[in-house]
Amino acid sequence: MIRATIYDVAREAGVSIATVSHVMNGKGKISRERREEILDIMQRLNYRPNAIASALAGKKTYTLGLLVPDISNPFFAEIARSVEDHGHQLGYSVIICSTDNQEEKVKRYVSLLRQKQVDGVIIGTGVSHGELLKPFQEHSLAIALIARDNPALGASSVRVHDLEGGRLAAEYLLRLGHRRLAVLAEHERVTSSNERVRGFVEAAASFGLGLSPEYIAACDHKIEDGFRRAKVMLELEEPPTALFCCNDMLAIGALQAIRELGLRVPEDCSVVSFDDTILARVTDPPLTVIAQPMEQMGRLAVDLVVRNLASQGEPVQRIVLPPELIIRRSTAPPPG
Amino acid sequence: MIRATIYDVAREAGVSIATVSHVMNGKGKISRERREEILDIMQRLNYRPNAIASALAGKKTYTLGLLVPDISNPFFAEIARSVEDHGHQLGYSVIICSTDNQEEKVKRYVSLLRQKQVDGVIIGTGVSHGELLKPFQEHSLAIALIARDNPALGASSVRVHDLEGGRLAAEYLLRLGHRRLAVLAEHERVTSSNERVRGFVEAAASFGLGLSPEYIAACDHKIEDGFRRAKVMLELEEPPTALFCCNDMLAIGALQAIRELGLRVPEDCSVVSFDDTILARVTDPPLTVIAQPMEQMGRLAVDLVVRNLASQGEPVQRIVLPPELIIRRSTAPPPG
DNA sequence: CTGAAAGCGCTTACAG
DNA sequence: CTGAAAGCGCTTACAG
Repeated sequence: MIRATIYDVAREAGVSIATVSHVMNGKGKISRERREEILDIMQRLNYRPNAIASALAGKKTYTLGLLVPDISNPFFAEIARSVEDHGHQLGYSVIICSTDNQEEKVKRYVSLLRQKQVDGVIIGTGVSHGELLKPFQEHSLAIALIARDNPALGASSVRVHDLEGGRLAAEYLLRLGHRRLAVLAEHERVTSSNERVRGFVEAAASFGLGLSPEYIAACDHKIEDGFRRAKVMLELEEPPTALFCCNDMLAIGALQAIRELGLRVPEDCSVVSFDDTILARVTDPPLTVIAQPMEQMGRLAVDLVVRNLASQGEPVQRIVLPPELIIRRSTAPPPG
Repeated sequence: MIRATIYDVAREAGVSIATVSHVMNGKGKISRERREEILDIMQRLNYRPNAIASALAGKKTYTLGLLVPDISNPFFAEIARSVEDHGHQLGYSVIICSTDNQEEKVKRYVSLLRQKQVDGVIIGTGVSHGELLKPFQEHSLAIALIARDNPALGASSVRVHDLEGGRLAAEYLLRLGHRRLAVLAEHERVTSSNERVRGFVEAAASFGLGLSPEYIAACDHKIEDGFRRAKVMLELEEPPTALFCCNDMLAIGALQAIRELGLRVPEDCSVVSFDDTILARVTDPPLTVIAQPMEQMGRLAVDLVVRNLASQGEPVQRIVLPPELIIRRSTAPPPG
């Protein structure tokens, strides 16, 4: 069975395709009866306009690209769900692009998205140098960064206030009475992680507490790495009584390390995580965490590209959302 | 900056656009020098063929739809990653469609994918009646079911051997010495869950063990629901010494219930889960699980649609993969 | 080996 | 209020 086209509808209605197009797009003035008749016929023929043709003829593709490091990472999976939902609501579909933060893959996807003529791109993947995004900006494609920012890119962005998040974590732990703090950070080229650490260290400092370097470890984004680095710290002469972890994966590694050493969470060592993906709610104990508003971030990122796309002159907006401390059961006053 | 088109390349090379098209597609015989010259020019102009135009002119869109209940569910996020990777390798991009298993959303997405002229669709969402897929089949769109099957649909599929998985779980628990078994199932319209339960019950039966109905609970796909139902069972006169849970979410709920009652896993009660998403590895203790080969399933599903799409006459294939028992630390012999 | 031309299914000035 | 026509950027017989 071959699909009905605009020609079929026009023929059936005894009008020109221009008229059919007009009723579809609500353009021009069409007499009420004609419109309804045409609508009827479209229904009857089960007509659906070919989006490819209409894109080529000057309309948009109503497709967005979503670049993330890895869609199977719960953080980005949750972001993706929000982007998808909100995009869909506005009429856009989204193409997923997992880059593993590899420049090569980013390049391929960027080129692909350009060929597919997507209307906009939401970028959650690490982009070291702006070069990679050039192709988008050259063709004035709407872009928005999510969960990261880079003023040099001159792009709109939405992220959580990482510095503030780090600060919240430190202040909470200090308030509980902890004085021997440590942090599991991500790789030092991840700016969001750097900010979190900085916020944490600053808050400690303003409390008169310094963190010597061996209490700050740069980890890969892996449970095992969090495990290893946490273990090393806990075996120091003066082990920390609380660990601040820059994401849920690392926190899980930390949890496992603490347990492996025969210690209890939170009695012997507290853990504060960052993100609040589903992972933070399934561990034992569930993790006290600095939460990112993932749903909201996804929604706002979509708004940013779509608005940017509607009016080219839209000023660059850099939205920073407040993080939230969610106290669960991985934190308590220090032992003794 | 406006993008270069095939006309620009042709003009620059002093040839017709047909020739340029031919070198792009490796069609016809073009003299070696001409080809190279044209390739050079394309490079120089940073030319990228417009995929929209080429799709309209008779080629494919090289886009696949992926219908799942929820991309933020780790199981489907992992499937999606595999589908994306393998699709991308074959030149396809994938549009995510989270349906929440709601007929209304399925309909909308089906219509959308049709309009966007995707080449094929991979379906991991529950589809009660085949009606919803009609639009695809009528237009002989390639489809493949993933993690579910429905012979009535006449579509290719790839899934794990659920029955066998249930059996594996039961046999393992029986071998450990358990005799009081219980299961947390999904909603009874989920056929894969039904199969798992059936395999489990059959294996128990062939061991001379019957499971009375109060030891089988149908749950929603939620941690809280697993928690509630598990708790009820554990408070029965004769509480089970082992729980078989039809997915990782339910198993996590079970873990929490057991703990809440002051019991230990696995000393007082064993738990066997199903799926083996990342969740199974972050709980304490990590879950013994019947694993689905998600990576492989995603890859095969892509192969199925792409092959189906290459040659219309391709016979329907229903691939059933073996499940694997992965023993971690949530299981042990029964107490006493 | 290469090109002229028709066509894919729409949209959009423009004319009436 | 409605239609003829050009055009979007490609591909593909077909002719030479």
